[in-house]
Amino acid sequence: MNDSSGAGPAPHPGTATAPTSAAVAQLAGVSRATVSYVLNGQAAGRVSEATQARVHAAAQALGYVPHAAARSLRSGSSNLVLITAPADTVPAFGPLFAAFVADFQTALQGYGYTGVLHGASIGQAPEEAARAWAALRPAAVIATLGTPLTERSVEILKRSGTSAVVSHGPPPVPGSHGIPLDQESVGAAAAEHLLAGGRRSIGVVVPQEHGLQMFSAPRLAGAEAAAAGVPGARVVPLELSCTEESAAELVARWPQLGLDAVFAYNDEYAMLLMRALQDAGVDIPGATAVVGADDLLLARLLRPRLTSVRIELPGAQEIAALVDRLIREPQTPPGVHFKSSVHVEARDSSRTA
Amino acid sequence: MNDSSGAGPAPHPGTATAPTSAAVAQLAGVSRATVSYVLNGQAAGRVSEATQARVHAAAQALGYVPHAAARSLRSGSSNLVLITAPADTVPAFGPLFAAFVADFQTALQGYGYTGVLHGASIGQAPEEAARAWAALRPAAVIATLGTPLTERSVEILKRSGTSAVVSHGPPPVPGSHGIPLDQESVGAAAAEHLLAGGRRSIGVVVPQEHGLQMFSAPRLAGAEAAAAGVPGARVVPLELSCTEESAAELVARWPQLGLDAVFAYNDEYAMLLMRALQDAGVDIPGATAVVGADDLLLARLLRPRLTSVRIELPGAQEIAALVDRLIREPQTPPGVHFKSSVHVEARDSSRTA
DNA sequence: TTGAAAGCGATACCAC
DNA sequence: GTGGTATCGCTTTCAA
Repeated sequence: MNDSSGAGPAPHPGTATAPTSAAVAQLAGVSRATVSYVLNGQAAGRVSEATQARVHAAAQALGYVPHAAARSLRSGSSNLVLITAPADTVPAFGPLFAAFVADFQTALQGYGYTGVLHGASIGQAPEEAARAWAALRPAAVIATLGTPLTERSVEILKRSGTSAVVSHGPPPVPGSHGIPLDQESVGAAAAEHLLAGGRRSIGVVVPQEHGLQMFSAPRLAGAEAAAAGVPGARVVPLELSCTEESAAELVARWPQLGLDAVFAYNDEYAMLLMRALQDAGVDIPGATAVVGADDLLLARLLRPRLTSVRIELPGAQEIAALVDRLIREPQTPPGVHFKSSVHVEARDSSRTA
Repeated sequence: MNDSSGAGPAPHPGTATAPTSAAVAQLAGVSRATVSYVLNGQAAGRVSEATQARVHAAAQALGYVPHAAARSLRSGSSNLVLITAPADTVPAFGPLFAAFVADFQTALQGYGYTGVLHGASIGQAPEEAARAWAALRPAAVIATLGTPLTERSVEILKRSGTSAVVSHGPPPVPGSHGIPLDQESVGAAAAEHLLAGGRRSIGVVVPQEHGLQMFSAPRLAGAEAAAAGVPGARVVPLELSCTEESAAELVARWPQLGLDAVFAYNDEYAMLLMRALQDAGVDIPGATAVVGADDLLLARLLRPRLTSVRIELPGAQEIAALVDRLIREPQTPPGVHFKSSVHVEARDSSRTA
């Protein structure tokens, strides 16, 4: 039972006996308090240099790793930052999101936080997911990609001590902070570009992939709003799945749709649609102009080169800085932070005749 | 100080006072022990139905969420499963990896674990990263995408109680379990396919992107091994970055390379290279056959359609089942699990004349 | 300069 | 059927 009564370290490396600060203290011949001071840099002027060296040596020898749970239990706050995303939509997002997560985690680490990505499982109620997050007592939760987030979710998190809840994308739920992704502007920019080129019948691709509605709907709305200001302009929603069959089906109806332009949601859908259109003999951009979004390398590799709407997102560094501020000053009133701006990278696929 | 002395819940929702099991007990008029039994389903035959109902009601009213850190401190084991990946390479991986993570997290949840993705920051020493993971006392660590993992890292994790360390991709470090991704086979399959088509001078793209060497090296080695068995066959490594400039530079040297085939690492590099080759007037597959890998939708959208090597990976479900077994039976001797198989999806880009 | 000891929140043994 | 209570590993105040 008393496995900590023996002074020796585990004889067989690999034995699952996590060394505690008590073990370090014993090996160094000091008290646990001293170990804590030394290992947390609070030893200045309290513990002698010689003792500090002994403690460090003992910790090293034992391979001591502090127990994050115990630490945060005692200190009352964790350094965990949860980045949440609806599990089913993560794969549908491209390298942009992956890069964001990677950069964000790195930036958070610079502030002393541990950022982890926690996918909300399919079919899980928002509140259920919120409880799972709250159980970890994170310092902050960043809900990306339209993570289902209700007012009740935010309350659960806040009540369990999460100081910052930031939603990245959809309009912020009351009580949470928001970082807009400005989907309307993307649709609007695409439509405006096409309208400026003289196009009047604009199809807007609405991906049928689960979880993308949260992004496609505002993009469509933005395009519709832009078209509303131009006499004779119309916008037609086009349902499309990410398969060749779906694209072929859509293109089969192309003549009767009477479109002279299409905003294809993003570069990947644009590629899919362009291929189907070209296979059907539709001239791009002559008969139909095509615009994508995200401005991936892909866009420049297509022929004709793909016009693409690029979103200038707030960088991971800036969001990390915001999160740090929100954690240290929890009184900061919830609101919307940053502005994102959009640029249209005009290329051949939407060239005016 | 005594914030738990009052029986009433926090008057202002949003006040950061996490309700504890003591608060639930007080509201329900029972002891903390009873609360624990009821909320963990250990109440069968111990606590009356009426009491259970009162406890549940109280927990509901307070929005009580158990403190995972306290629980795992007491129980000695957490239900956390860490999925690690080198932060700088995550964006370079496509939807396949994102889908794996999403599925894996969902599968883990089915076993009662909380799976989170934890990117190892750039420039962090393997042991430093291992200590950060160990601090969380995870039940298991899945090191994906060639996460730097040393024997010492594994020891750190094992000593701090992690029962399973699984490396997903590179050959397993002693003490850890391995799930092969079989990169050699991918390169070998591509080369064999090209050799069977009569090609003899095979270029193999080696991406210069940081972190991809761990995958490109064995793919190259596999191709070289396959070529070694065929008289007159040769393999030429081709360094390439994921930019148009780099591709143009490579293609400028194409004539003097004298290649009649190229294995382009994956579909995305293949697209980049094919575009550059076509722009330079190189006939595909006439002059040069091209083979990609991953068999993305992309491959079918290119013209000529891209031949692609598809890897049948062990599914997220199966790996989750393995992890669960390893956690419950930590004595399972480390070894290599599953086999991956490769298929060549032959299309126009490598058609024999 | 160092150590003893009180708790953070949850669990489970053992007594009532 | 229920309730005290010791305990997990760590931090930090206070005393020596």
